[in-house]
Amino acid sequence: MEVRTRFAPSPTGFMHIGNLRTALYAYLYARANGGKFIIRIEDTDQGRYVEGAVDVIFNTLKQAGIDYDEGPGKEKGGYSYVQSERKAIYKQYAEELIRRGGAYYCFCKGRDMTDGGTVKYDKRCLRLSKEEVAERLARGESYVVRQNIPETDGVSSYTDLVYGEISVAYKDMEDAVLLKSDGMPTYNFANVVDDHLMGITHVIRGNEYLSSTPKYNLIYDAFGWERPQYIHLPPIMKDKERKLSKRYGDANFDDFVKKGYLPKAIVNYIALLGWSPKNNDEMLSMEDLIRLFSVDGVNISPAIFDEAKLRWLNASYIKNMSAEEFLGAARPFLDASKVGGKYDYALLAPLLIPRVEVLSEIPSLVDFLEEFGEYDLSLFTHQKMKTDAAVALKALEAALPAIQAMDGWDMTVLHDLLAATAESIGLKKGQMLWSFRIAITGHASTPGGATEMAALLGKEETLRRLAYSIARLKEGL
RNA sequence: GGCCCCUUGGUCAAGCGGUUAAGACAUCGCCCUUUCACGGCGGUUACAUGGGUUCGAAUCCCGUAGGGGUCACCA
Repeated sequence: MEVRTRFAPSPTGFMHIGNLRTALYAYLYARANGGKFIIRIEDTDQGRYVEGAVDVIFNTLKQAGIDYDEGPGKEKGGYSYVQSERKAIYKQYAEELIRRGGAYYCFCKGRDMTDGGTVKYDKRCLRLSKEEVAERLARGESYVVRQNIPETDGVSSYTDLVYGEISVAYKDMEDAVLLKSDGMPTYNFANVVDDHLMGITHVIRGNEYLSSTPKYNLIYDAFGWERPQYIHLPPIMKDKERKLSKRYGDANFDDFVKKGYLPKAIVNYIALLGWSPKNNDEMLSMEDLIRLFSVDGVNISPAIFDEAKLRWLNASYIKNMSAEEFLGAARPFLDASKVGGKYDYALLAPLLIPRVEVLSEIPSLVDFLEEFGEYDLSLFTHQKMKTDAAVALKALEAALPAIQAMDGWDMTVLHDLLAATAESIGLKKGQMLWSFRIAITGHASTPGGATEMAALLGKEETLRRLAYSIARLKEGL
């Protein structure tokens, strides 16, 4: 039988990392088994609907490289994949479930609360006579439909493909509302009906549904439908206690993209949170994931989101990029920095690629090209290079005229020139280059060596900064 | 509180009765190097806890502790 999985988000705002992972696993499971991946929008809560949220979901999936076979915009079965458009279907099935004894009309308004928590609904409307129900319905009284959990001592069990056998006793289940008084179904009902109607064979979702699944299975049973397989996923945590969630900020896919993480790296990382391949590989493309994904690699316990590891993966992806690919992704960040548009990006790219972990670091790495002056003279002191301000002054005063006399601006020539100058005044090449780099950048660490920085600055600016630094040194000594 | 579930280094994560308990990130040290990176090499760090079962337990069973989930006309 063909495997069919689905991702069924509620359009309530942004695409959370946890949801994305659920979508990814459902997608991978379908693809790994030659099956179909379906998207269904669960918007039965009119109060929670957020304008534009559906677009966010589709944009995110697209950026993440997750495509789908059926869903909004790709209707296949002659029906909608948006639950709010399926209202009539749920009503029809609710009525059938009532006929089959799996549910009943309920006219109760509130419920009794005690301070020990909620008490189970007492099923009082189940005892209503057929006549009374018909009469109240005819009168137009508002009602809900409740699931009728057996009153016997039984248990409902199922085997989750990740967690193994789960059993819950009937007495621990409640007669949940299936159809709300506004005619919309609840998740409890819409899910079962749609998963069945859409032929879903494997239900993949967060483990918050682990203990309510037996209840849903009772609905399948009452209808005489075949139950699907279940794959419940452990949560992604912010720390040991807290789930990664919107409440704690920055857990949305878009936020990570804005911060300069590559979609491929994000997808790769979250694939590894809660699952691992047999072969231990960590850099995995979508094709690799599809090839390697299997449910026995899915982990059972929560995983804490570790941004440091995401950074590492992101950096690895960047290192594998060509200069062109890198600039394609990095250009917006370069444009937004102080050097925006002013330097030869092609010269910057190879210097940045091994140094950038997250694209948003780019400005802090290159801004010194535009910002220069008033740096700390102690930067000239370097133990290992045997340099200090006095050595630097000597080196720079010899270098300045030599560079002025240079024809053109060739870095090989400059390098040799500096080396020769150093030798002529009894200094080591390293002493010259260290001093020179500090003098033209004013920074202890720069994205490249002395000549690379000089190349970026150009001859004129290099000479200007050199002259400035010599003056600073003189006044400092 | 009832019910369901979870527990290997700081983090991810192999492991499914016999291993010197993998690997990765992070961290520390060394090497490379005209800085910083990259890269290379090496080190530190783990089976929550108490009982069983067994010749033998990270692996099986029970309890304890800690944590999560759920108990809505939200999903």
